Amino acid sequence: MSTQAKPLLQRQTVTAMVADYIASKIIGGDYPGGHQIRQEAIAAELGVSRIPVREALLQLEADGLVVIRTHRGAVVSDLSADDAIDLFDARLLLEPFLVRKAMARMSDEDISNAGRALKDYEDAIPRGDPKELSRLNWAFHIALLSPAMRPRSLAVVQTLYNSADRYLRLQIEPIKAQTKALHEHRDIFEAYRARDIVQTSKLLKKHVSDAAEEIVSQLKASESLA
Amino acid sequence: MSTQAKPLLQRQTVTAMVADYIASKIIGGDYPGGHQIRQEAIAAELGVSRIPVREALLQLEADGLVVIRTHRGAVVSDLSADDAIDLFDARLLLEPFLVRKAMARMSDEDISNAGRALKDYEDAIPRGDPKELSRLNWAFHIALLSPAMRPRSLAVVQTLYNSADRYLRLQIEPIKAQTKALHEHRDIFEAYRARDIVQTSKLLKKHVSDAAEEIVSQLKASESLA
DNA sequence: CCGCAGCCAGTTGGATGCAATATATTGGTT
DNA sequence: AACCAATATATTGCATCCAACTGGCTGCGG
Repeated sequence: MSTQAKPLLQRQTVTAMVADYIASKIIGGDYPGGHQIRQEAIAAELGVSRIPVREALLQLEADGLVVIRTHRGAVVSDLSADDAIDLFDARLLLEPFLVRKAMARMSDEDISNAGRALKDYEDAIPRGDPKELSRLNWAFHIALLSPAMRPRSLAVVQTLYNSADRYLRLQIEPIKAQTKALHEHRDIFEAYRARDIVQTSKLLKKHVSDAAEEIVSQLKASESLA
Repeated sequence: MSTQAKPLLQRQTVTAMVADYIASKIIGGDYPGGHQIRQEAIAAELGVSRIPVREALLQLEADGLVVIRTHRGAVVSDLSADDAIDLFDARLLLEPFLVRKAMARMSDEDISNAGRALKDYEDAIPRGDPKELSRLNWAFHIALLSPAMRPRSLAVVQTLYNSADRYLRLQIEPIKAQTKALHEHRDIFEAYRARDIVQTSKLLKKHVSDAAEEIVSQLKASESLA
């Protein structure tokens, strides 16, 4: 039972699998910021050679999850409060812009897609799995922005999100934050469905801005005791 | 990313050298959009193995210069007019924002750095080397934005620039465009030195916007005869 | 003449082994 | 004890080799 476990429809490359594996470890908090990633260790852990591990790390570096220095290996990137401000300011420019572009050309199907994403998020809250919630939370954002048909900008926003999101999981009162996010999401979707561009843009901006403040204050707190 | 060839005393990795090599080929137009990049060919050409070539291609994919599809290899990414609009709209949001942040905290040294970058660009115009001009043109932009101390956003802007810049070299009247860019640069620097934030932001926006229009109209023209 | 199964060449994906570099350790000197 | 040099070890970087996949070609059958 070495290979061929699920030969049907599971046609992924090893590099991609390793990338997903490491990414989930980082995003899930198993590898904290500053953690040294040993190629050999990961390779042995997954029963593969170091080559796909190296290539996976290169992809993760592009996503901002790790930093690679020559002959010194990969380290899980650590976010300073300044970095967080940097990332979120960029998102605050791009996301409202994209949602406006999206709403200018969205179809009824796009709206129902967003509604479904919102519902998936709602339904997942009682289950309380932080990884799942984070994923669905972001899926809602993507659903809002996708109709803009701006793949490049969307990829940038995705990268910005990936670089900061995992720090939200360190929150003191995650359940409270999730329900707050849910209410904000509902309001945003309400305006979105009503095709009220100005209101949607404004609410989305505030939503992102709130998340920014939360992360930044957290990071500042943890930095002050270092 | 754009380190020049300094074969002496240069102790960088083979992967980085290969990445620079391929990037310059793409940016210089030697590999046009859609061109298939054969790992073996590059490897033989540079006398290295395919491993550093593959790793270089992964980095270039992150920069948006190539697209890699599983088991099909790397292709030089081709820009549609829509893609160009996408990329430039994002730059139009980020660059004015960054220049404002930069001016809010820049020192006199930062101003003189920008002045030097502008002068380097001016001095290079008579030599007429398009690659050199493009590099110095962008160096001026970077000099303007660097004082913002926003490394993440700046990296994003850099990527956006890399993805579209090479199409500027296809212009019909490149010399004319370069002198136009020079005058715009001078005006921008004038406002920058005077610490007139509103004016600098406005001029920079127009500068980027003009470049966008030029590229987009070019691309649309070449698309219409396809 | 067209369509499809199955082989064939070319290319990429991955494993193993060796070389180069950074970090840790040891031993000597002040 | 503190500091520095030389060595030892661990880790990354790269080359070579093998396996897996893609796309085209051939030939049989409809």
